[in-house]
Amino acid sequence: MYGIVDCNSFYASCERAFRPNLIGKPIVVLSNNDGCVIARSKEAKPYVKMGAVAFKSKEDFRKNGIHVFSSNYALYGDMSYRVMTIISKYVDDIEPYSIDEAFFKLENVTSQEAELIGKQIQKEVMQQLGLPVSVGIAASKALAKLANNIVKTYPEQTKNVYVIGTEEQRLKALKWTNIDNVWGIGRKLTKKLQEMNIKKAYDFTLLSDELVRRKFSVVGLRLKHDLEGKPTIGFEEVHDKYMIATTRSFPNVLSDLNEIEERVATFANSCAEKLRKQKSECSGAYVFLRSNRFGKEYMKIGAMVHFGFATSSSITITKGVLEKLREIFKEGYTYKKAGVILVSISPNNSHQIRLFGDENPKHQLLMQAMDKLNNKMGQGKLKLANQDIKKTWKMRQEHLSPQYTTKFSDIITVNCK
DNA sequence: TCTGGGGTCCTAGGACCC
DNA sequence: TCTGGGGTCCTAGGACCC
Repeated sequence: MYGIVDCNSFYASCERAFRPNLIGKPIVVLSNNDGCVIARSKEAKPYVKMGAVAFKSKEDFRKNGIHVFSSNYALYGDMSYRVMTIISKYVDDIEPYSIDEAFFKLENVTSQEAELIGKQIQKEVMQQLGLPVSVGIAASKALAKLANNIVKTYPEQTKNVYVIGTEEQRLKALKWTNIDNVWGIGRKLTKKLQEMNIKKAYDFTLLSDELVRRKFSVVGLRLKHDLEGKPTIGFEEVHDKYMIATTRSFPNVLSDLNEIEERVATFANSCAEKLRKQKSECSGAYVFLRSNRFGKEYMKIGAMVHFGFATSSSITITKGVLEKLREIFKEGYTYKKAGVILVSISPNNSHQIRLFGDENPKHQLLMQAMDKLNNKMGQGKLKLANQDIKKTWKMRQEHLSPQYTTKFSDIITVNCK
């Protein structure tokens, strides 16, 4: 059987885990730069929409006594790791799917046994980490997601765990689920399906394979089979990333090439660090600039860089990306966002040697030394000179909580009287 | 003043090979 | 007048997920 564990209002729950005085209170967590709402506790949902723009919602927050947090990825990442570790103890295989979700596999179990395992996971995550989770279990991943939706809708009745164990339960669940709530059916497909008078997940499974294949490609067909209880959407091995990106909006717009170069150099360097961390190399990168998405004249420019060989050197990557940036840069515009995306990624242990012009082998040693120092002394201690060493760019983070679990100076103090 | 970031998979079409 | 068949690789764009 396949299952999925999904943390409820994950970011908000992480904040609350260390602030028990906020139990039962409405909480929202904001995106980078305190831009918009990206997580809401159950109590906040009636008052704040997902994606609400923070600066326009200040009054709503105040009126409804909502506690606001800037996003604290150090905390969420560490809590996520702890959740995954607990799940791994109970299951035969685990596939972390996102920061707050993981699929798992159970071999040779009855639905009763599966339900019991689900309950144990739920209980231990709550006990150890103070995070509420919902568990859905069924014969396929798409059905497990469906079971998970049922839990989220009826947390009391299901006691946070639901198993679709019988054919009867499967049909009931499919008839209950609106088509737009099916995993893999987004806005566009919902519209297309509704025009075909498909309203429930069940209706979708009644279509013929040929029709689904023709109109929705193999992706749709796989989904259909999964919903029929024939597991078709595979269990993914954990693999290296095929794409690594660092992209940011600027707190204010920039128009000066020098300033933008500094930002882009920093993004390229950050990408290269992530690349080395997963022991990979890349042979290309994409660099882009965008004006304000909400402005009058929205414009974006971008281009691909080819390094000519696979590399993980911050120096090579940054240099290539900056050269391309200067090529495509257009004077006279104001830019709001920039980014670097590494592509053509391959493992560094299968490095293809070039007949002509491979990278200077000294780079590798230099990068190793740089990573080692930064790991020990703190991120960004050692930088490339094209990154600004005086000015430290700061995101707007007016409501940031401490790094309770990853920073010695932020560990909470408990007073025992 | 202020509007997020990071991923995956698939398809179509062009350029090229023999 | 007529113009084959079987491939690969790459890119751009679209859809989806969290």
